[in-house]
Amino acid sequence: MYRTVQLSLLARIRDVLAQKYGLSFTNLAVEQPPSISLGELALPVAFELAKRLRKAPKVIATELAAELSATLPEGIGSIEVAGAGYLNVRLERAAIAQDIAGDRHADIGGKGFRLVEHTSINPNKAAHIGHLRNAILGDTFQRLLRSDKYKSGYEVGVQNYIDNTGVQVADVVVGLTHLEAFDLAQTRQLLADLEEKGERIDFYCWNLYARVSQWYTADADQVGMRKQLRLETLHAIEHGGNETAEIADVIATAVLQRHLETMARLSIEYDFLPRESEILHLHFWDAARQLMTEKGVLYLETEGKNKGCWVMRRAQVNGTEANQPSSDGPDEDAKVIVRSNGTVTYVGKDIAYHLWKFGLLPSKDFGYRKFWQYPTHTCWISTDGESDPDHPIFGRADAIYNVIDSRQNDPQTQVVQALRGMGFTEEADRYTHFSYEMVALTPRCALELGYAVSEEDQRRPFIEVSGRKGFGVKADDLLDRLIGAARAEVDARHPELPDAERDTIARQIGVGALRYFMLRYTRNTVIAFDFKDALSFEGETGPYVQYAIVRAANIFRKANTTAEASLEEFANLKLNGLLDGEEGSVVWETWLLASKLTLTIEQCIATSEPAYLARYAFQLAQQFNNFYHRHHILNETDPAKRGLYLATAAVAQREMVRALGYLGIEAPERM
RNA sequence: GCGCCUGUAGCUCAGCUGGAUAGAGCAACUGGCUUCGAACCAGUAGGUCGGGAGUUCGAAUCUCUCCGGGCGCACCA
Repeated sequence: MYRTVQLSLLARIRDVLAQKYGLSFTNLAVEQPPSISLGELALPVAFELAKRLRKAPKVIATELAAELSATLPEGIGSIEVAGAGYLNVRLERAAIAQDIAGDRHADIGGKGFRLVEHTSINPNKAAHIGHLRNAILGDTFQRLLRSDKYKSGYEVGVQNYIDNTGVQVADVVVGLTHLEAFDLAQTRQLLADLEEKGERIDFYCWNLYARVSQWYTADADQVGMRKQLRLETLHAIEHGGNETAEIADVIATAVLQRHLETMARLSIEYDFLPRESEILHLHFWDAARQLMTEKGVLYLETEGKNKGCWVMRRAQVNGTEANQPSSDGPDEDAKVIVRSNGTVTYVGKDIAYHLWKFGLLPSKDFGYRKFWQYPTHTCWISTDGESDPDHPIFGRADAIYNVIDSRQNDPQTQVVQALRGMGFTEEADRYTHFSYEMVALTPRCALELGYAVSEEDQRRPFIEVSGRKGFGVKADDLLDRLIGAARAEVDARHPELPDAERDTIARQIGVGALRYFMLRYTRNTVIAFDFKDALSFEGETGPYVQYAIVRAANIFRKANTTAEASLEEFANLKLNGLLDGEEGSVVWETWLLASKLTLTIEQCIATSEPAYLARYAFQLAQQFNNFYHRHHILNETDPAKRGLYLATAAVAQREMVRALGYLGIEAPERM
């Protein structure tokens, strides 16, 4: 509702500015005064105008206030001049409260298909906390975009790209075939044995991957041979149609299934899993290469260090004519796309894949088959075999978001530059590298886990996790610890509840703590992971918000009513100034904050920053807790006050539940 | 060497397109449970926003410069 008021106020201001001064602004600032006693909205527009009109801000503000006050937009009580020239706006609190109670709010959404790619873990080891940050960011953002009961939203597809033919998978295959001397049948047996023992293949691979990585360089005489073996294994996997490739497929698929299970514990689901094997076998690159050559961004280098390679010119950062061939000598800064041996680089394959995402390779598409069934929808996977005719369409995105960590800034930029160079400027503009910083471990955390930490590393603020060293915290282990800690707390507080219910509550709290922890930091902050912080259920955490919701629920239960009924009664309530003055302001501030969900979601989408919503949920819970302690609802004897307070709890609860919902966090019944 | 990110309270972080007195959480201290459940609330203390210069009516926010940290810069993926 706050956004609705903002928009109508801005429209009115624009009219006045155009009529009175003949001025038009594209961006007009609206803010909130430092104290609610000054009003609900503030416009610093008079400062902006002072220079252009050669008048003092206060004079302009006075003129504008007079003009605006003649016909005030609906819901606005008064506009006055304050400070050095602010226009402060006071709302008609009772009227706006009725709008909020009636759940009137601005809509969010638009046309076009938006493709969100996240998770994309190499299917050769267990997911760790860094992958969790990626998946939680991507999943939350996807929820903000998607259409639902609250907003029109956008049409959204969620992809999880699977690099099933890369070196990381090859490493694990080398481990199986050479360290363990397994063939395909024995690999299958391994999976069956692990299953029998209730052990996880991704955990097994976590250790094997670390072992192989050490093994390559363990013996100085053997390094060359072992590296050669690794390369041959990679090529066999890429090529396909041999036993090595089949072992890779068996392992990668089993690990992928484990990843989907892990993410499902966190309510993270996918629509489509495009795999690199299909990008190779269906020859996406050939079509991309033809297009790039036609558009003139790809050319054969004939001299210099890149002689014999097909290269792409790098655009100058601020150069106006980036793609003009220089007259003297080869462009040594050009990016190699096709090696002199004819194979394609990573960036080349990525360009092809992104051309497909935007529907720019009309002759190419994946085959699709069903892979995984969620309660409400199917997750599809790519295939080079027969395609299921019922498959949805993914490769026609109007806008894309790639949740990829900031270490891949350069290659991501190169893909965008390739699109731009080919003249696909609209696509390039709608390509968002949803970049985020890594999750590292504090030295203390590393020591606690039993890793050897060098003197030098102990002095650093954080240590990067490393799959090759097997150094990190596995996603499932962390989640198990969180749920275990929550379970102990629930057991102590609710011994009367049945086991299954306590399990559910503990899971909701554990997941809430984890998702909130990953979302509370803005994207380009490195998270230095520590169990002490992550396992906290107090202060700025998910459980804090959940607890506030439970409190509200307890009130309705004890009052023998519901939130919905309280809001219906509120519609006929005479407030008589109960929201005004010193006493009413705490209550009113709760309403005002509760009305800002749409505004917050808009900000999150515009800036690709889910952390704002996490912060909002916390602030609202904090505001509600403050209200809760000041006004004892059940003891309130004045019927008007009681009605107002019940409605306040209802509105706060409704918006907290919604905000948590977008964060992928459930609200328990009790906790 | 080049590029991107970053430096705000003892610690961990917010601070929206420059706007009124720089805010949270944790830690510390003081108070509040015969309770709408304290996974909470109220209060105290704690900051020359890395240093300097500039633009502006106004700068934590924009520009320049210096200092300190992080991450990238392969015919790897």
